[in-house]
Amino acid sequence: MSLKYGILGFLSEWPGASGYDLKKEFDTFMNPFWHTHLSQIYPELNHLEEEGYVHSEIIEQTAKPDKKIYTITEKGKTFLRNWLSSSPESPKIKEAFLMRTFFLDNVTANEAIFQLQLYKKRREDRLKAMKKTLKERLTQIKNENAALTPRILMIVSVYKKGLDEEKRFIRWCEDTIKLVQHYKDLWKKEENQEEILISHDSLEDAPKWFQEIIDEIED
Amino acid sequence: MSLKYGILGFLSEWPGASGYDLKKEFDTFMNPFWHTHLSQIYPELNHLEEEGYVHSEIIEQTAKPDKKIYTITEKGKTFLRNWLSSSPESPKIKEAFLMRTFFLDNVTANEAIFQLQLYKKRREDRLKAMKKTLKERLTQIKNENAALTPRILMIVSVYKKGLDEEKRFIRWCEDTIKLVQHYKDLWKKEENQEEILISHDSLEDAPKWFQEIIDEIED
DNA sequence: GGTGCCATGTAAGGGGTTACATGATTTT
DNA sequence: AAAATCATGTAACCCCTTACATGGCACC
Repeated sequence: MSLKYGILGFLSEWPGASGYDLKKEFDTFMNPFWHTHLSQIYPELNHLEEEGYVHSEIIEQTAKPDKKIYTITEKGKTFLRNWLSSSPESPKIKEAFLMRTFFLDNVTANEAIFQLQLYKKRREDRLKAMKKTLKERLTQIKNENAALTPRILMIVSVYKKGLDEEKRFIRWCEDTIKLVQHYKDLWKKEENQEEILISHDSLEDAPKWFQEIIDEIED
Repeated sequence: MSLKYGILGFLSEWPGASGYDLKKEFDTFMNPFWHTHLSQIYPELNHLEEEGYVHSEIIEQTAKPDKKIYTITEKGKTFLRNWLSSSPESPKIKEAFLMRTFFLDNVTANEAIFQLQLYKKRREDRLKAMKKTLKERLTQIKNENAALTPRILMIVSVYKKGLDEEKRFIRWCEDTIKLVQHYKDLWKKEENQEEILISHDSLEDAPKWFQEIIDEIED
């Protein structure tokens, strides 16, 4: 479970954040690579306090509900660093779009294309939001202190990966749409349909990337 | 929840698979984009049968435990197609490597580099396994029937994405290692250290991709 | 007058992981 | 002799999501 480390990570750079503040960070800044809910954050903060990794303080506010702000302790910092230095497990991937695509031969070619366009749209939305968040945050950081820090390096590096991934996903959708369009007739199960063989010569007019993968199995 | 659709998807192309068979498919063929456990598959199959989406048959075996094989029903096929045609939700990403990297400013530069090398190694292992699985599966498909089908298009497309993602991840690790190496001194908190400003001119010798992102915030 | 923001939580239920249980055969 | 494969499950636990609960203030 990584949520607790995410919370400790944020508190390591922002002492005095509330659960509500953290949720906003998860929804914006950390959105490209992690997500969670308030109903998970509040119990987790209580748990972290029980363990002595954070300590809290209640801030009374007028015209707003009171809030509980958290600060990371030395014990918490050590706990976070130990996690960051521990052996990482191999990623456990669950990519719903890819699983769907994997079985898109079960619907018509037109429906498959329509779905791929929807996947593309979702990713475009993500890319746009990511660009906006990064620009806002970097501008803010620069205005506060224009010196380069390890923190900034890590932020830019991770966002570089996130932005790149969305761009790649969009391009993959486009490529796959083209592929389905090109081989649309394969979805029609007609009797007197000519078969296309899986061979270098038969796939001359297929997209290049498709040819390359097929070529790999021919020795 | 997508597991049930994954199971139905496999059964749509492989009638007569057991829970144990399905697990092997999840561990190999579907590994690049989904994973699960036997203790989740067995109850799910029972549940799918209760709903009438699959039906089972017990096969008695000698020298091996008896097995229960499943076939998808018409109702199950419709259920799968409806899911494939439904509006996809925006992806809920949880990328542990990226979350770790995001907070790697909390450990030393050397430790950060060491971690990034581990992430890279994990991804190289995945890439290798993926290549092997794809080659084996395509060769097998080709030997059974060398005609191109929508199923093959979808398999190749999804694997193209998976392979690409691993390659990209490996390159991103390399790029980030170089970045940390280049700015190693920033991790040392010395008093008389010269500050590097976040500006186009100060980052002349930074990696190009890093410059490009920083340039975006300068108007 | 309704929606949204601020702020903290509980409760219920579903999803997912690890451990436990069994036991014969095959491979190392 | 030990480990892996085949094969199906249950149980306990943790993680995660959705819904419920409360209530004042600001904005449209």
